[in-house]
Amino acid sequence: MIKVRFAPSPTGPLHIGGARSALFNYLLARHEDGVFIVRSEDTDLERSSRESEHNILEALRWLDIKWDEGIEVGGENGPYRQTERLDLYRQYTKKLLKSGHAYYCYCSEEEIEEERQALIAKGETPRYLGKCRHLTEEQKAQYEAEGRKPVVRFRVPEGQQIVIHDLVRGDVVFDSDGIGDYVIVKSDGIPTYNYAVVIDDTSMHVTHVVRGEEHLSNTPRQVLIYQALGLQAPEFAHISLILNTEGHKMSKRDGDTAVIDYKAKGYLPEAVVNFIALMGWAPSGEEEFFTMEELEKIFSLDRVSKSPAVFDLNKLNYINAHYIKQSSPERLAGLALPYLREIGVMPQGELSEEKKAWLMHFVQAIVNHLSYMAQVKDYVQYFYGAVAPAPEGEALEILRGEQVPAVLELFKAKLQALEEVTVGEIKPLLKQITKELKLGGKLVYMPIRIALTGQMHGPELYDIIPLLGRENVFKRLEAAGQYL
RNA sequence: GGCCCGUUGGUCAAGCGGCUUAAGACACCGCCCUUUCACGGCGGCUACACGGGUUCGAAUCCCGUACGGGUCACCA
Repeated sequence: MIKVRFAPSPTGPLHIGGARSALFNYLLARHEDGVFIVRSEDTDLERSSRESEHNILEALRWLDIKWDEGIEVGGENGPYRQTERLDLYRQYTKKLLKSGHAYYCYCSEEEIEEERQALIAKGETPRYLGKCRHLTEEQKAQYEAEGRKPVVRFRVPEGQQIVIHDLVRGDVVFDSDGIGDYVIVKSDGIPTYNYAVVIDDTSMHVTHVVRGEEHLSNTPRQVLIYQALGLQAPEFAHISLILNTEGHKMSKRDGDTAVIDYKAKGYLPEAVVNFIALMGWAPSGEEEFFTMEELEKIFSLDRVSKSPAVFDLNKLNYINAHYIKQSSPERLAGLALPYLREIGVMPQGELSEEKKAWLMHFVQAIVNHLSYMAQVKDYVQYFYGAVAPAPEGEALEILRGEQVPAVLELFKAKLQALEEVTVGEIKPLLKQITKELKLGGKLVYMPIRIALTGQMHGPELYDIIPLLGRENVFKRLEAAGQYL
């Protein structure tokens, strides 16, 4: 049975790239009927926080990525936070030290930096050359007396080829001579990533490590530790990076990179999942809309792409718009509500039946215009309030047409006579005007539209009128009088 | 700089030696639908980075070059 994991470092929100790693792991586990673990790699004490961890977990839940084992849900291989597994790492460190695969290093930052610069100057790979490999007990005692706190370094074997059988890239070969002895335990006793990840994956019985390509160069370091410990390394699959429009790895400077940013703008979780699934993975057929259940059925690593993908907001918008159109009016109303409250169009607390009805009609009137839900804020001006934006340019010209006063008069009179202002009543009413005045549709509809909204484009007039309500329509018509 | 990975249209991508005068989608452009815009429908534009091989035959295999990216931390 396969076992995979997503192991974020809780130093910030869940980013798109991380979400994709989580998704691919989740899908692989579901597809293979395996187990998906989520654990927290919080060994960076400075930058890690419980708040970030919580936010990441919330983002995963929002996306409907569920884990079988791990943080908050428990399991037999816990705890699932690295800072709570320090004893375990210590045991392995003892073994490594004893077998000579690791050693204490007392070098100062300055000494290491000096070595680094010297190697760069010679055109070689900067790395630690093993100065402290053969310290005598006396030398160690000397350093200790100076108050130096040692780190533990892994002794990298010389002249060894390390072959990674990567499930998406094929065999990737590294030479151990390009890797210096690296730190596995920091001077404060906390293990580094490259070390802790090995101990965790092995003790949690992880069979497949699916992660971002930025980890590919780290993999030989990890494989070396598996070897030193006499352990079987898991299978690896390094998925390509997600790039920004400039072709660089997406970073905070590129605007919205966190999953939560998209939630805040009113993107639907199933759209985000569908979109990120299509970045770096392709289905075999031509269908491109997939529910999570469908993805679970068809996902496989052999259709994962080797080359990086550029994040395309247009495509996300397109996919999101698709899911918005598929959503029930009730759901859309619920999604729109927070944005309307934000701008004071809807009250806090329970809504009256009248408001609920208005809301439902509102979202249905604009559903085809939305790429993401926050855009409802741009549309309220059409349907709400006594004041319309002032007409400009061509719109103003049209409003000054000679037939306009008569059209607006008749419209007003007919609206006045109406018992109830509904879509069903407005449609024939408008048609009636063109007949009675013997005017082409455009000469009737356009001036009314501009008088009511100030603009030449927008949602259907027969939605605008009932949503505005008779009173607001009259007020807007009156205000429009000044432009005639 | 060393090491590693990658390179099909503006973007995501199919293709895994002949079925390819290279799918599909987004974007863009045009037409239709619509008494506006949008939605929807139809059509169009645009690509195998370059140079050598291998082969009867290469987008597909090999080598080199160029370009892009990743990594070389007591960050993950």
